[in-house]
Amino acid sequence: MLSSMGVTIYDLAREAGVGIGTVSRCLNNHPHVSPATRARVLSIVKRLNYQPHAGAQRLASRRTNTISVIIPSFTNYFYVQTLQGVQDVAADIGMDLMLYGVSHTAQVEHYLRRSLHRGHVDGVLFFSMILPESFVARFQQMRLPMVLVDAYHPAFDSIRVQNNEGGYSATHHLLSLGHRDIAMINASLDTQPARERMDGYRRALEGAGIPFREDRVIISSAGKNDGFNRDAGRDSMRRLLTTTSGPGRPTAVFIASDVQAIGALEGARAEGVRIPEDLAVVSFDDIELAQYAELTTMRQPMYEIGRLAMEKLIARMKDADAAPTLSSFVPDLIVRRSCGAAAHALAGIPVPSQPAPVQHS
Amino acid sequence: MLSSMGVTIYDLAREAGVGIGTVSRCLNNHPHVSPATRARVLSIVKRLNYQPHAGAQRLASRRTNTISVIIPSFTNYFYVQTLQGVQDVAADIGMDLMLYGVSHTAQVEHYLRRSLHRGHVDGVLFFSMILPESFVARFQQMRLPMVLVDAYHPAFDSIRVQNNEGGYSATHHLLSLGHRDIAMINASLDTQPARERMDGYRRALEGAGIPFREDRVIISSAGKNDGFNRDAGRDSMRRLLTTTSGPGRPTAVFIASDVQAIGALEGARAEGVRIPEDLAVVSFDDIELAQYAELTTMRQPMYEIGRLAMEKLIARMKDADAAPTLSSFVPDLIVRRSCGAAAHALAGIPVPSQPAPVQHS
DNA sequence: TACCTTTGTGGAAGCGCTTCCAGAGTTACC
DNA sequence: GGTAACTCTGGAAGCGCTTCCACAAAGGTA
Repeated sequence: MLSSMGVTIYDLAREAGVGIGTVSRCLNNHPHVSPATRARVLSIVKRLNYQPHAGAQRLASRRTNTISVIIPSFTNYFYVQTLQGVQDVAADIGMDLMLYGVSHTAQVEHYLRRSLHRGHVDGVLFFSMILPESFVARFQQMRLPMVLVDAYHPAFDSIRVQNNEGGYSATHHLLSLGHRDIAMINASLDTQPARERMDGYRRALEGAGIPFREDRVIISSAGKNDGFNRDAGRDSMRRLLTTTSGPGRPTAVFIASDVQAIGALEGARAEGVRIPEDLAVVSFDDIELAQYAELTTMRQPMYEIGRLAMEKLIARMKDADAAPTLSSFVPDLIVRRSCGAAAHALAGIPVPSQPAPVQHS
Repeated sequence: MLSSMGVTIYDLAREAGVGIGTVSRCLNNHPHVSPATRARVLSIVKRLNYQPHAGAQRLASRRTNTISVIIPSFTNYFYVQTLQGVQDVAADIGMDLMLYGVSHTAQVEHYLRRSLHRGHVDGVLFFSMILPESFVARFQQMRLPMVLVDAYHPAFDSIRVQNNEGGYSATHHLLSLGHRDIAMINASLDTQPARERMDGYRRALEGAGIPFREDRVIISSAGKNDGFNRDAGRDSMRRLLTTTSGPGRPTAVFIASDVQAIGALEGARAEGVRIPEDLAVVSFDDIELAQYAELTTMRQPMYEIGRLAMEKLIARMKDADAAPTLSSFVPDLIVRRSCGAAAHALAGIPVPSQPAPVQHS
């Protein structure tokens, strides 16, 4: 019984008294094998506890049945949810996932290069980072399918979240609650989400005839994640509240992310400012904490994004020559306590309806 | 330049005017190649943009440089942190990770079987689930290294968290704050953590000369994760508070997990019971929310567990015949607001020191 | 000088599969 | 009876690497 260590199709063939071709056909469900032969071979497979050799299969069939996922350090809730969507689809179709978590930017190129090794993976999902231009040609040369998620390049299938629309909806929601002086707390404008969310904020204001004021945007890029963190949020809020007062103080804030908002709530509490009575807050992401902190926020359909990414990749693996597609998800407005809409509703003021999520390509 | 699609060592050899053996030696940094030859070959590697074929390497070298991670659905904060530790070590030594997230129990066997394919992976990390006995022999037969994390089997290296110690420390902390009537909110006793944490609770009580009372343990296994969820926590707390009152009501509770504690806080609020003034709370896990909710809790060093798991696996891959090891982590007590220790400290009552974390094998 | 060792090199022999081609046997139809 | 078509099977030829063995050249030692 210890024999199972290295059973090959040659052993199976000898044991069953057939050729290796026949064995292979049995194993791969090919037609043109008599039922009797197939049954005999399969019983021997079982008896000898045969395990195919993955490397040999890859070499001979030139398919790996594996895709690699290159993702920024995934302790972030966004990626965990997305990865779950990817994983579920992969499990359905029996694909393996190679996980590459990027902690240092230098690793990006390393993992991309590794994914390009022939016979390593059949496709790549690339998340939220800037694809180095030098790799564009390489992927095309190797004809290695790739889907960009939360990122964009015209040469590849891309999936994006409409941050701009999200920023617009968030701000519009505050406007429709009657606020006219709305500030924004943002992270580093070097990141695309920060820029786009601010553009939406600006567009909503201007659409309501309210001029965009640069001094109403507090930007902190301190700490990790380019300012998308709790401490930066707290500092920004304190800065906002210590530099304004009385009627010169905004009545609402749009905050670029939930983590910042969590910090901002602490900052507001420290300054004795009540949320939402004194200051209405809408943020972005709908991470797990947002529900607990009762944040009104823009929800990104993370799980669905993961599923779609995987589906796009599968489609691309089937047809390498189709034109690249661009899919967009529009974030949902999730109304909770922090925007004060509940209080409004009690006072008989109608709450604006949420825009329906749209997914177009 | 489109040539790079399928460059093999034969192409390199021809181009450089050397044999394939020499090329292979250059690529793998073997000795016995003259510096001149090596330089020439490597320059051609660069020029033709050669990429080794992973499948062929695996087949010929019988090493895959990959390990598989079989993990319960990882949206759980515990696994995310642990996986990060695993990932970081893997990146350091250039190993690839194959991620298998288990959503349905049927998938466990499938992923185990897949990992057993020859030439698929060099080792397996298996998390928090019961290893089917039928696989024990198979792994031994195939001599496939495996490390169990948050699980145990005498035949394999195992890494555990001392839930018993944790339950003891949590309860002991409450005792040292002067509480004599301490309840426990627990999840299904079918799970090992729930049993062990309760054993620690009991041991601490009895060590202090307080009899263990079964009616002081509220168990709810409703909902998902065997009762380790928010709703179960809320229900348990309400049950505790509605069945007791006045001096017959406990002054403190040890709750088996943070998620339950979050729900329990809501339940207490609904019953008008203040935490920690009316009821002190200590829970378990130190998930991200715990900090926000100011829970005093038992922290599991998740990242370190991940790192250690990977290191154990590497050691096992080097020496297959060493005796299986068992490593334990003792959870840390993290003191926050929910236990009332802060108030005690203000009142001049010394806060007990935290036990130092111990890691023994 | 004779002999051993070291260094550098070429290439055959695998690794264990898939796939293709050829051939044997069977059935079908004119 | 002859031809065509179809079913089933065996096994060679690759896939692209690593590793080993053989051998040549150069250096070292007595």
